[in-house]
Amino acid sequence: MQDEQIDAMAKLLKSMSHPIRLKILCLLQDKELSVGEIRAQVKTTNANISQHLNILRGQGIIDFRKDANFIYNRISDRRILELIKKMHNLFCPSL
Amino acid sequence: MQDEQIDAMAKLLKSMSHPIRLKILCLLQDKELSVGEIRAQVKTTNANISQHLNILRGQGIIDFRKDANFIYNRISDRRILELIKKMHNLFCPSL
DNA sequence: GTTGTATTTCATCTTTTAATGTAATAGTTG
DNA sequence: CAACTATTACATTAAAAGATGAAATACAAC
Repeated sequence: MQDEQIDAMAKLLKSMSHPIRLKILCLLQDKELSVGEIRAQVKTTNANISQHLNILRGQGIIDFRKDANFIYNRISDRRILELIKKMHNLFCPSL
Repeated sequence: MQDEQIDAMAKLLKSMSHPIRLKILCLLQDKELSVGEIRAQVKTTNANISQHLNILRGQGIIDFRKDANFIYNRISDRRILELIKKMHNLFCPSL
């Protein structure tokens, strides 16, 4: 890996390496969820969720669609799904 | 994944998500290296390298052996090797 | 248009992380 | 033991990330 790729990869990992964001990604593994549905599972404020979602969006990890006044989020990069799956296999093989 | 596992995983990812630390891990993929050898490839100070190594050690990602006044570092967790390999495949398939 | 719900933006504060320089430690060689 | 090399520890500073609360936006329903 060249330095530029390492930097990009580090940035990607960093965006995944916050407990709230990692949890959001896990929740979004198999379905899309609105902000409110996410907040119900992640114990923090709406504003905080929103900020974390923005980080994931900025990184291109997730995107969203609007429906009425709900915003449904989903993982937009298949590689992230694979990476999460791999981490799961490696570090939580029993589940 | 339960919350505790998510927290642990996030912590692990965080320790890998700094460009210098990720580069160190890449360098250590196939061989052990002394602090000086690492510093030669990562452009920063000795003290800084040392601090980053400490973070990786604290996380149990790498360990080291002493020989004379050199300290040789290596990746001690096979799962980290696999994870790096997977990231490589997913995000830099051309290399 | 007013009310209500969902989400975001903004500003601020706090906490954490990273970098830097210097001093200290450990080991080697003469 | 003096001089030297490699590495770490410590203290300080600088920078970035995270949380919080209040205000703003967007849409829907009445």
